[in-house]
Amino acid sequence: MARYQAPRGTQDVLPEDQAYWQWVLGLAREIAGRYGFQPIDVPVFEDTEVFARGVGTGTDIVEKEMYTFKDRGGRSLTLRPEFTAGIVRAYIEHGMRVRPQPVKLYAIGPVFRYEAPQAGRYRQHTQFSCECIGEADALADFEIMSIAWDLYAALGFQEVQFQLNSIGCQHCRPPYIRDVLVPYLQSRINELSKIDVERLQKNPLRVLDTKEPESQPVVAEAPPITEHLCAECRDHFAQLRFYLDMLERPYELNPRLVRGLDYYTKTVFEVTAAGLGAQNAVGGGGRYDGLVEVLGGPPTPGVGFAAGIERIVLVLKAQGTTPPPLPAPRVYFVHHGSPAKDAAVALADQLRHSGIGALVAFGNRSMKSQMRQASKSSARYVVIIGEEELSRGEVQVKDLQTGQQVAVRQAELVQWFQNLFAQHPPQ
RNA sequence: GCGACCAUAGCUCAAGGGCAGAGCACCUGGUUGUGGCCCAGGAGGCUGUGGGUUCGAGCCCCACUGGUCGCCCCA
Repeated sequence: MARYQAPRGTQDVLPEDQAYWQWVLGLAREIAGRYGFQPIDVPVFEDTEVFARGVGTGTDIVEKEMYTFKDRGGRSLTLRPEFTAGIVRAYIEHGMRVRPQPVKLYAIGPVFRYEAPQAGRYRQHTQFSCECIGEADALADFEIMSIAWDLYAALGFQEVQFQLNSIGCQHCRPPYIRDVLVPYLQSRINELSKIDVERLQKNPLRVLDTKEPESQPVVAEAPPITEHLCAECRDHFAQLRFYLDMLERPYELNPRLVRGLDYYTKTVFEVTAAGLGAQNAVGGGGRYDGLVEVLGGPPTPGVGFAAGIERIVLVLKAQGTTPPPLPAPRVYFVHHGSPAKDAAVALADQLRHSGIGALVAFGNRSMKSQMRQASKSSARYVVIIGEEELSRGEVQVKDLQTGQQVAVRQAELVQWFQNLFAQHPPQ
């Protein structure tokens, strides 16, 4: 048993899994780029206040999931539990409101939440996060959702489901909660589970997406917020749905979808996929028109979404989807005798500097041993050099797949492989 | 934070309270300089950690740590 292990809830992504990651991240960058989103990197930790205020003090994240620590200067810092707050902080700090609006940004990197690990849930996971800041148009909401859509489609996801809701704004949500939802829930409080009675006190909206079986009948008949939106929110929601319908992006209206972050306004959505177990969300997001102001900027609308890369990879594996292989050397040098080894080293050097990956057998093991290594490597072609080849200025090139072997002039080897690979690109 | 199950070689798993093993993977060899299949050999373990019961514990008991899966919540 290894003495040291990766900390609880963290994991190593081993070379054999990297093809999945490179594929997903490459597609994410490419798709975000098509919508005009630019990459940004923000610190892995921020002033604790950025998240406490930005994510919201009533949220699970802030209440019990943050990795908070004091540095040697006594500052309270927190490992980012999500990207949005940090990106908005950067938007404000760098005066991005003077840039052409909206500012479209995306980030990829680790985020941290102190939770009990579970299938698809880790203390460190990787998010792809897109933020469109400075635009109130429902078209921005559509573009954000569309990026998510395009990504999952490009990955060949079979059973994706978009759940959509609008939770109103600071004008229509409080009256709804105060005058409609709470009175209704109070009227049937004896039918609610214990947890939901508590929730009713702390955060009534969250009762709506409860999974408590006993509370279901009450929640199912609850007056949906979407029927109590103000005119602006109603129009915005209708406009977003118009775009989704026009471009045939299937989604399901879920009047009980409420997300756990305080900053959401109007649009909220969550994407789920099959093959994940209990934690089946592969992405989610929404509009956050109040967030920039909360973090000290001018009133500025914004909308964004985040996808969890680990969960995406889990779905790909559950579906049996294999990513395109990573490039790997296709040539392996086998040698016999010290001068031949030197020649192999020099020839491999030439190949590599011509853009062709090459491996050279280490040590001076038997050719059988070297050949075994070659066949276990990524290489399909073995270049064999011994005394005979050396004296003739040649090498033998063996195709491991067909078993065929031909002599090639050493001086022509680079050109020979270039021709071969031009006709037979990898995979 | 709560609950359930689990922990033996790199991986997948055996071992009725009495000598810790197999398959796969890894390394070496099977006569002159050629892989896969096959054969032989090798290496690899304080049985997660610490206590307890017992003449004797991988096995029974307790605690801890970690893993897995749920609850909560989320990506």
